[in-house]
Amino acid sequence: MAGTRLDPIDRKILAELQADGRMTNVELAKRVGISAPPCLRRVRTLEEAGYIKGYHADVDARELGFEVQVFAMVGLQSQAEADLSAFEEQCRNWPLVRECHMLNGEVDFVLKCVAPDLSSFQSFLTSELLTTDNVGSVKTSLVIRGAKDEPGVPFDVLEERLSQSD
Amino acid sequence: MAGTRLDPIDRKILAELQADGRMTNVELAKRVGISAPPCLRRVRTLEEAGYIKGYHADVDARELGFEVQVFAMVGLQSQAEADLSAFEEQCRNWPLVRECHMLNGEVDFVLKCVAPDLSSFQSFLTSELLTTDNVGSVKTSLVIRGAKDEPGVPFDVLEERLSQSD
DNA sequence: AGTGAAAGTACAGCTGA
DNA sequence: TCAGCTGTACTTTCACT
Repeated sequence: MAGTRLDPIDRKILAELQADGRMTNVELAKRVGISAPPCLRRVRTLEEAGYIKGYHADVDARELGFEVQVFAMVGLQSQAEADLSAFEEQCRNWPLVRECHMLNGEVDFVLKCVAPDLSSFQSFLTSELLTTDNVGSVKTSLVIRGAKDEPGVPFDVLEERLSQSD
Repeated sequence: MAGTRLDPIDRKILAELQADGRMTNVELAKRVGISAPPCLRRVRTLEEAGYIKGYHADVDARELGFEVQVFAMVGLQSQAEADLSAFEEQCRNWPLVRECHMLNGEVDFVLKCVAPDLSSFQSFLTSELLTTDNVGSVKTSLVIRGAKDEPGVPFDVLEERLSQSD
């Protein structure tokens, strides 16, 4: 099972840094119950092993003038691998598209988009997304309000599972 | 317009910290072109003003044993405000639900969920989500693969808009 | 600029295969 | 015995006034 290579201290480090990524190393060390140098070594190891992919400030999109958030469900005409990849590459080049996930089921992709206002999203939709080769159907849904937006994974669920598999 | 109270240096700070939230203050100061002390003051101000809501390590869910990511589209039977709020509160209490957004259109909510494997998601779906009061329809879509997953907002779009509104 | 704290390094001791 | 991890001591760099 994945995650087995990590001991409880490593998992605690990840949980703490997920909750506060700018915590100092000494504070982190205190919380996980070891001294600072080995704690720092563990963090570096976790970074190099890819368990930590990066650190990001969580900025307030609305305050910065991105008032609109939209989910777009996209269906393609051809689902050949080359066409799927081409669409994914296109998404990476659209700054308003923040996330793009390929799905099973009726729809091929879900896109999470941000935009300064409705009209700028509409112009993205009509003159970019809908005019892209191979794009069949697009259904968009405005986010009325956000109810929950937690980053990463629930470490308490992970600990629960690991303690059961003893 | 929102974002106007920030000068170009503030926006640069936000962009840099969004890209690397664990950067030291001196490195940040160097990149935005001012000396360290005023840079730190700006960061504190941005934090207190809510432009920066937090800092998070971006952990690899798969490596940690969360192999499955699912989008769930949820329709409620009653859309009265009290019922909407009750469902949102329920979502906050489900650790597998990482995001919950209220949408316009046919569907009331989109949920982004993670789970260790398909069977644990199924048991969440059937014994938690589907048995919740007032939940009408639920359509789930497995994420086959992720194509893009960028945090936050596109600062280049913001700069473009601001330079046009001169 | 200056002080106090944290990051990072070197080395020695402990622990378990 | 040896590998791996830990903690102490020390230097450099950073945070903060």
